[in-house]
Amino acid sequence: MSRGKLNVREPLLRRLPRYYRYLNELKNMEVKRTSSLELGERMGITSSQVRQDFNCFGGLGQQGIGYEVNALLGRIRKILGLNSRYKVIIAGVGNIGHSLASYSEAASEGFDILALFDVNPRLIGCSVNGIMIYDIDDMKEFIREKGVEIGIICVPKDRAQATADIMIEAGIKGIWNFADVDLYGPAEVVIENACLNDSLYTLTCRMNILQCF
Amino acid sequence: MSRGKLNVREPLLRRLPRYYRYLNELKNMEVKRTSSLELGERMGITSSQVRQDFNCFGGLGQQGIGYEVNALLGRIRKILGLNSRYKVIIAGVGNIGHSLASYSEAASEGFDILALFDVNPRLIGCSVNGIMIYDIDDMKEFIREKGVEIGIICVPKDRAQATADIMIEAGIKGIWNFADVDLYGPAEVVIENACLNDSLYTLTCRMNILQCF
DNA sequence: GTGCAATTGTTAAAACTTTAACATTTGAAT
DNA sequence: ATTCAAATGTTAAAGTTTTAACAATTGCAC
Repeated sequence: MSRGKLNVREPLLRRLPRYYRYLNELKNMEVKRTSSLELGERMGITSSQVRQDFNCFGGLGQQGIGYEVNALLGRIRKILGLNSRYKVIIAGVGNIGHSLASYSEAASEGFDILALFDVNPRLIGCSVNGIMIYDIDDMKEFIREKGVEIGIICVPKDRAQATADIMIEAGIKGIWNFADVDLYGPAEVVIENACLNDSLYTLTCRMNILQCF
Repeated sequence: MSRGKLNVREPLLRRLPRYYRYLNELKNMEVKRTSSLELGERMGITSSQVRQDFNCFGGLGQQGIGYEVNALLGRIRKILGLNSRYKVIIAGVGNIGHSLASYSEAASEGFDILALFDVNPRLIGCSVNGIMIYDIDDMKEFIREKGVEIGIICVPKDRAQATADIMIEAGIKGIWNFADVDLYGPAEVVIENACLNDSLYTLTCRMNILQCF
């Protein structure tokens, strides 16, 4: 039964992974059932918001009772797309690329990092965490052949858009970008800019404002 | 002349680092002057929003002319708190902690990473990128003595809040958290949760929704 | 089995954010 | 000198998001 395009707006989209985390926490505490009030209090949001949010997906709870942790978790897991496995590659084996490749929990969460790519001839042929590093010139073909879905961009910012363009041409579905620029692509390719500097500057900005600008 | 607390709301706060980036780009292209229209087009927002945003800081442009790139950049730099230097430490020398310590651009941007801390006896005494790793039990005293302002949390999630609490007790001003949990503290301590998983799940969620849920 | 407390789904109001509109200012062309 | 085009600052409208309110539903106590 195929329904229309889900209307998940930006603020809700940012809350969804948090719901997922807090529900996992409850699950680990072996809590079977929760309420919009409890969940909201834990997360620092109103119960109204929790109910409103869950209603976007069409009533995940039961009136008078609350929400079943497991069922809700499963539902949100699915909405987040975490029921599928993803074929992933990383472009750029600098600090951050290396670090993401070493993050071995990734696979257990459904993200299979198939290969790393770099321009540096000294790196090509080596491996990180058991994952081979290939010449970035071979990336396009690799994506096509293996049907890679997610590309992680960890190249220097002046190479980032070009790298993204290659991924897009090769038919990638999503790009997770760690370079210090915004990347652009066609609407059917999802791009998430995870610019770490922006996050840090947000911190200093708030520190600065607190000291009564 | 001390003014009242600047009213920078969340959406603007998230745009500020982007303005900073795009203005730096213009500066590097040796563009001397820009307009809300040009800047907005580059950033994919309306000129109205650009003007509205800058007006929060009291008119950074000149009517009929536009905005001087250098002056505007300097002003935003200051608002972001990037005119100060910051004493920084990193707790947890795993993948991400290691990677952030190796990011040598940090120092040139005003962030001096003074020390790393970990529980692992094998790591204590080693150094990364010239920065020593100390026993995490010594962290509190270190923060107090050196007047550390920013703490970066890269410890496992089940240790994250405890680590934050120690930092807060020691008088830290801001916490940049990479652990997979939200951290909480008193209002006067700024906490920025840079949960990478959340960002990734946002990506998969959008990929999932595009495929007509 | 009735009433009560708990809790959702849903509707309405309030708050916030973005966009549009326009008066005002500036510099350049004639 | 006047006019015009290009811009900002600012006010108002539109749109979005959050919060509040409440009817409907459930389970439990009596």
